[in-house]
Amino acid sequence: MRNSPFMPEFKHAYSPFKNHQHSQCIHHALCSAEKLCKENGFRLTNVRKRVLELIWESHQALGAYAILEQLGQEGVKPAPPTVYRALDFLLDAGLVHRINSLNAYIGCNHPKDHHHGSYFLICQHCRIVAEIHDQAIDEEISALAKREAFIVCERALEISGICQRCQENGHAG
Amino acid sequence: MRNSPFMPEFKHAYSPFKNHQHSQCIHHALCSAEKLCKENGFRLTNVRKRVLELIWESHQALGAYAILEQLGQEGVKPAPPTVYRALDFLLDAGLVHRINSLNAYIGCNHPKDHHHGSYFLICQHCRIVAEIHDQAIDEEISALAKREAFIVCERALEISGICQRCQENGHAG
DNA sequence: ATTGTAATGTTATAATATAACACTTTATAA
DNA sequence: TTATAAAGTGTTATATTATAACATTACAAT
Ligand SMILES: [Zn+2]
Ligand SMILES: [Zn+2]
Ligand SMILES: [Zn+2]
Ligand SMILES: [Zn+2]
Repeated sequence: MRNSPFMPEFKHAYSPFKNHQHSQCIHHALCSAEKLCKENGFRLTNVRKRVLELIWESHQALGAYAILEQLGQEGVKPAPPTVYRALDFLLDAGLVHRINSLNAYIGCNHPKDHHHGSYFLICQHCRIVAEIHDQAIDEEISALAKREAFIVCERALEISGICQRCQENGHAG
Repeated sequence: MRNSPFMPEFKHAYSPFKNHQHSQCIHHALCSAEKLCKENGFRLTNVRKRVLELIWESHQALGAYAILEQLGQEGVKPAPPTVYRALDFLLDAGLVHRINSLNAYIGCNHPKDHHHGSYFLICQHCRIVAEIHDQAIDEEISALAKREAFIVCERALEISGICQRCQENGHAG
């Protein structure tokens, strides 16, 4: 599916640092979110869906209070708990990730198979966050945990630096 | 030095999950901090040293306001900026690390060679944090970054789970 | 002693997140 | 269909983490 010839637009959907059809990308994200919720009996209510849309509007991590501002500009501005509850739902459903080093949230590009960790490349200049899946790192982490007799529940790898596009635009390190 | 027969107590100083002579461990940490500061012309003032000592009193990550409380119990309680400035100094000097997923701080067990990343095993039960150095993970991260043409500035890998001792005490996941 | 710099004290406030309780909507099932 | 329970949302207040701004003090180097 991911590499299906019927969906060539999504070829780079998982590499936001490269050019991609973002309207397609966000549409795809929202559709698969709806699908996932329907399949699992999760209720993707209006607030939750709107928060997810706002998060997907760019590939930059979005803070809870930025989301609040956005919601405020399209009607009545809700109180913080509204946004945090929506975020909690989306996190639980695996539809968004929290970037701890930024106190901010990013859409998940694989809202299904959370078998192992996902890792993040964070551009310090343009603030775009790319979610990466890397089996080699998965395995090294597992090996490390095994050596230490440590049972792994969560992995959070946040790699900060400069993305290719920003390097090309002269923002190298 | 690290494996010197004259200091067998430090054999496990870098694995707080295993039993170790913690009085030796903390003493060693403070001594090498003093040494590092002297060598580099950093000023390890009273506040800074006391904050570092408090952080090293356990291998659990300590929050800034917990540090404030402790300082308050041994004299006049300072205001937050005092602690945050001490923490900034210690972070810059490489003497402590910030654990993003906990908003808390932990002593660095190798305050010198920050050539590559350090990674953290965080026990969700006892809250002890172990700093790990793993060349294989370093290399996989470098390989990943190279594939994505990403210039790495900082790496933060925080692995949460259950440590061996807590497993043995029946707190397994 | 003088002077510039680094460190600390102090007050106020920003930014992020949650507790507690009332109310409304939705689902379920007599 | 209406009663009922559960889930979701609104609202107010507050907790937690962190920083801005400016005054004062300690220190180092002339
Ligand atoms: Zn996109
Ligand atoms: Zn960039
Ligand atoms: Zn110790
Ligand atoms: Zn433990």
